Amino acid sequence: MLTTSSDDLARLGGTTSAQVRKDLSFFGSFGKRGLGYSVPELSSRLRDILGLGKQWKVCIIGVGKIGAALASYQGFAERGFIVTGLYDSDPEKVGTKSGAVTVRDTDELERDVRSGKYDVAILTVPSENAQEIVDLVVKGGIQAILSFAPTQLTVPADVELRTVNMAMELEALSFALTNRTNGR
Amino acid sequence: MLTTSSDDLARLGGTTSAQVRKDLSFFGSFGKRGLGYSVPELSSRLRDILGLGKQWKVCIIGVGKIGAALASYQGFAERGFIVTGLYDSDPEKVGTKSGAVTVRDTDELERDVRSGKYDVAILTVPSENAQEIVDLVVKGGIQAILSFAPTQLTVPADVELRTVNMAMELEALSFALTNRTNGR
DNA sequence: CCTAACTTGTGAACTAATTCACAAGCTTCC
DNA sequence: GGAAGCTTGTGAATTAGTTCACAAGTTAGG
Repeated sequence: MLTTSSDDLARLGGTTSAQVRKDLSFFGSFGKRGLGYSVPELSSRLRDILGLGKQWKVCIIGVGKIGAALASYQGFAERGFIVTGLYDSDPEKVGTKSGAVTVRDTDELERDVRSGKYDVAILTVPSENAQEIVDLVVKGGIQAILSFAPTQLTVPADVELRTVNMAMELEALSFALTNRTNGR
Repeated sequence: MLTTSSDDLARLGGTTSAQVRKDLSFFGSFGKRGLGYSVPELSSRLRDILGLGKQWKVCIIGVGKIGAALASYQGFAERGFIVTGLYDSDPEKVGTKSGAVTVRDTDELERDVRSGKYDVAILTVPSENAQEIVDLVVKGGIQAILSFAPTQLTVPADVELRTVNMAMELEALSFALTNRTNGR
């Protein structure tokens, strides 16, 4: 039978075997002592835990460079995130197509969210406009937001917000480069 | 005099005032009791600490959708990251221009890094090729790597590696959506 | 069946991070 | 100049997270 051990997983994930076991044990105990974890079972259990079998309706708000790149990103579909809407406030962009999806006007966004078209909103708008868009989709009843705007956003507790902050990564790199002990 | 308090900063940053003070105190004590922090001084000190006044020579490796979007990202220059090189292994792309920068062949990468052309490498290649490119630029003597490949990478301790992992963000979102207590 | 070799799951020990709470210092105002 | 009102900086207390270490369970081989 195909199995793997917490030690294998730790090496792959860049962590320790104790960490792997503690983390997994949070969701139950699906390993076998002396043997390890059944790969198919572990895989299936993790899929269930992460909800990767489900499908989520997603809109991307802001069809700039990053928004456009994301619109064709395969990783979304692979994880059940189906991009069914694109929005932009620029009249030049409204009506154009990206893949099979037509760009709609941001004016229609709140109504569309309210009508249940989307579970998740992906934000690729300038920082200045980010909070107002957030308020809009929250008002419409969105469940989760993934933001790429490098700014602190506020949402009610029942809305899941995650931020990918490139600017912060760059500043962390800059800090590390500036303060490295060895001069290489 | 224009000042701000740890309490203000905490509210802006979504944290607590004690946290702000502890963090800042790590680098010295540049606030005034009873008054707070001088905004210009704090700003300048943070710029110094983060090394935002310095300049870093950067190459982007992998000119796909994300790589191309990043090539024209303003945030790099704002933080002193000057993109002076683009690389791709696809002969179709080699020789084309993105902005003022011409795409070069990945074959030339190690040599170019070795010659001191770059301090930082930004990786936007498929996961399968990520580690081999990492090994290449490390061999050439790169100082830091920012990777967008959703895979665990290994570098020597003296190379700074940061990873932006979109796939992980999506899985975290999926998990949160699946396991949310309130059904909305 | 028994021993040797593994590996999990998990309390206990330890380490790291956050929060508390307050003395000390600065400013303002009377 | 003295009292009142702020706010920092930081030890101490608390909370969170990681690692240790080992009993208990499993497999393999004689």
